[in-house]
Amino acid sequence: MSRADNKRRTRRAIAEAAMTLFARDGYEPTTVDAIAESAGVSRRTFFRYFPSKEDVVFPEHAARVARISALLTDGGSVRGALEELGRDLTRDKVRVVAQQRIIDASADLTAADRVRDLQLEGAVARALEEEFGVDEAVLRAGALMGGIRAVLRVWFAADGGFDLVERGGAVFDLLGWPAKR
Amino acid sequence: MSRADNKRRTRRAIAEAAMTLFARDGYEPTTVDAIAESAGVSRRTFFRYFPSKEDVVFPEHAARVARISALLTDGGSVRGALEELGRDLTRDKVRVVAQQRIIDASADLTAADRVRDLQLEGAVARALEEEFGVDEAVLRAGALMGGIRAVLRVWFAADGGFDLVERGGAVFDLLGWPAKR
DNA sequence: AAAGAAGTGGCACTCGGTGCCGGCTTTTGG
DNA sequence: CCAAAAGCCGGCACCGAGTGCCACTTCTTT
Repeated sequence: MSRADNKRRTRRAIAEAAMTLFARDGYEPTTVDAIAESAGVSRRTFFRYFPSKEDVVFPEHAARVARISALLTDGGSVRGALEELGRDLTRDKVRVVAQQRIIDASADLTAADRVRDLQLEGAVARALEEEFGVDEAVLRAGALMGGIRAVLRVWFAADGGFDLVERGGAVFDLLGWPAKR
Repeated sequence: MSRADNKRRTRRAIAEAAMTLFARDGYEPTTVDAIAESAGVSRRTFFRYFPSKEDVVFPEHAARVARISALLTDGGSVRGALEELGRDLTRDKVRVVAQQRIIDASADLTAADRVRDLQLEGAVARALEEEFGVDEAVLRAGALMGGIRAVLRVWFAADGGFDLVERGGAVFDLLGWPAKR
């Protein structure tokens, strides 16, 4: 059995064990010891695969944010990038909604989640700098992402029961956002 | 010496020792043991005065948010309440900016800060429900507070070097917000 | 097949946070 | 004014997250 294969399997085993336990018992009550034991590895090894307990929950999420940020940095339109994010989330709807339920049940995870999307807001702001100047770009990015976050909260609460991209469009409309920007 | 006086003094001693050490060494590197020792109390007593290390940083902040939330719940206008918040922050500028510098240097504190102002966003959303219905109220509250947060970030970065209330007005303008609402 | 790299487990430690108990001081009321 | 009650404090022992270190095994490379 190749080393790389083994690592992939171990990683998946840990992540799945964790998500199962989180879903059953909640995030805080589930200890790293319990996850490690359930995945058949040592506590120490758990931390070799995931730098922290929080990171078990967010791996794809973090990758998604990074990808969209990169789109923006490479000169993609803000609206286009965020619509791409919406499609991305819609594709993965079931997993994403399940994860979000776990996140919402934990203050720690909620906090970590917000820190993560501040990155995205920063990328949006930088993308708008040229058109609006630094100060107004920051302000517009804040308002835009504030609205987007609100839409996401509603979407999660509704178990993804409506078209995310379309409803996200309402935020752009609210801000008088042209289609091309 | 009265018991109540003593408690007030101890509380202040802890808070001041903490802020001094935070400013000098940063938040995470400063241990609760160090704060307690510097304030002349035991570690256990520290936790009797502040439920967590984070709570040393936010006491007035939390009170402020609660006050503004109450204003909104009692039917005050959204714009009026947020302008009041702006004046409040301006009054306390020096302290507030110093605190924010500590918060920004710590991921944990940034996270905790955001959780706190989610409360405020919730209060704003409820205040807008009557006019817009639940869904759009959430969305508008999100965009508004996102913009406000962005303005605050800029204001902190500029050491409070411009008129916060006036600049906050730009967010309302961006959203086509009438003065009375 | 031997040398070397990589993965793993275990130990011991730090730090934030909590329950509990025992001792000291302030307050209260007879 | 003095004793009992109430409140405050320190200390101890514990938990869970996270980290550095070392020894052992297992896969890889030559």
